Amino acid sequence: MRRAVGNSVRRMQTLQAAPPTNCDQLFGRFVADVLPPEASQVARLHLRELAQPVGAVGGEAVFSSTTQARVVHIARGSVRLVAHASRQRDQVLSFHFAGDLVLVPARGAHGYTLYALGECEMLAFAADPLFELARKEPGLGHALLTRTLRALARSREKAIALGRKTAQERVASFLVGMAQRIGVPRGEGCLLDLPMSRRDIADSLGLTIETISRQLGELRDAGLLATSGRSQIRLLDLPGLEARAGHLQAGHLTAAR
Amino acid sequence: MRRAVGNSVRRMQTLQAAPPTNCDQLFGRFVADVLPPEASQVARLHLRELAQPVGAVGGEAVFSSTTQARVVHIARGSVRLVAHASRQRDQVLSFHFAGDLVLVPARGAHGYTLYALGECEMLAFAADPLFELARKEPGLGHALLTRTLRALARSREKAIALGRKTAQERVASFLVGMAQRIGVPRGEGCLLDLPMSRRDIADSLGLTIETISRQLGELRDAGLLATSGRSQIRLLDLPGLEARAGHLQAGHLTAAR
DNA sequence: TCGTCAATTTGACCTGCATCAACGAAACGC
DNA sequence: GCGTTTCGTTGATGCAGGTCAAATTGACGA
Repeated sequence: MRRAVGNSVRRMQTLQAAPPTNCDQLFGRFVADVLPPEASQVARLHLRELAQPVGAVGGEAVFSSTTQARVVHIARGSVRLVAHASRQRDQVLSFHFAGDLVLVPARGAHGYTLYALGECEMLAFAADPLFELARKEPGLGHALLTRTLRALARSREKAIALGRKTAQERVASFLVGMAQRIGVPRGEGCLLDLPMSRRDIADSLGLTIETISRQLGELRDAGLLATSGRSQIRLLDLPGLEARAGHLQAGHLTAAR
Repeated sequence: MRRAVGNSVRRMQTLQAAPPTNCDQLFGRFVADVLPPEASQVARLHLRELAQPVGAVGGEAVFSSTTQARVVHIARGSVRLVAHASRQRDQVLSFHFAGDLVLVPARGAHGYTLYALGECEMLAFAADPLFELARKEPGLGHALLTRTLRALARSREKAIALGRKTAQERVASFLVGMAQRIGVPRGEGCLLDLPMSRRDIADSLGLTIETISRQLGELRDAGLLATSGRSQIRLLDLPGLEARAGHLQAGHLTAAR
């Protein structure tokens, strides 16, 4: 119930028909990002027809799952994909940043919503016609397959963390993963400016905001990171974090003795 | 450490160069299962060269992740894909049955192993040349994309369960999911013959074997299922299980009031 | 600069599931 | 059919992380 309040505060208006600011620009970015150069002109035109520009401000629900799945290209900003379990328990399935492609599934056993983290510009496609087009256009198909494989790999990593890692390992894994995706190398370590709140992190790691806060505190006390403000974290010792992330070190075959 | 013992008992020999029993038959089944009829003959021949027949007996490690990913088609039997976190904590990422396609990822932050559950016949491909071939052969690409999307959907469902569900909800979800995949309708309910052990279920749901046992006991006491022997479970009340699975019922928008 | 309010941190306590420890029951070889 | 072994069940106990309840901090508008 507390969470429902939190969500309403984040302005839940579904503003899907956002003013198409610069549709051509968005489409150009999508093509440059996703489509291989050898793609046919007819595919480009077809894609152009399917594309739907979307804008959103911070906290806003961009898409909720319906009977049809959607594929969304993030041109600017970042988003979180959330699954709704019953009784107000949300699970963040993934975070995505500029250049990423997100699949918002159709509603099934659970509902899904894509939320903006901060101001966003996106290009959305209905999934079915997009996949149908990919069937005729190998370059597009390959791009979609590659992106989907990456999403699968991330989802599996998440399953490992949620199923078999301690709170500290989850937080350390999260930080290492974010460092790879949006970290800015800075001296020894790396500077992170997290676009998501503690609640988002908690819902992503299957923990509570209190636990996130305590674990960050422990890592700070251990000298592995420094925080400043609510969103800035400086990672001081990436190898140290990696060691606390419960990752495989060296060869695991040797571990089997 | 206990788990390491369990694994060694399951005969850990990696018998990747299994005697090719009936390679043509395996390949035929793969083609019928995965490849659309319009696929070109040259693609078929190329695929045939890439294909590697594999057999395995119960508990055996079929593939362990190396620097290259593999795609495995299950012709007969069933398998589990396991990720190894540090310190003997295994997470079962997925179960697969005859007709399924499994991606065994390259080793990254974690190691992965595909284990046979009972006797198996499979056809394996190195992932990179397979994806490269898919780039030229849209039918194959589309088939791989479809399968990968299904794997992603299942992986996300698992993340929801692991992140935000109670032990009972996880077990109920598991049973409902297995009923859909390998259940045999029988009168009111459904008959399940589970090829995996309690440990496999526990490692899949992020729980312990004791908790699995207790939850199955509760569901039995509640009249939702009946067990006989170690692997047979009769689901007596699928809607009742669904209700305990923490799934979305009716519309979730109404729940937002 | 100050006031307001949501986000975060911190502390005290509690609980669901893990852990530890027997015990019972299938499967399997002989 | 019988012993052996592994798998599964049941019970007692402990703890990581959840829940509840205040502080405290930071962001932001006036």
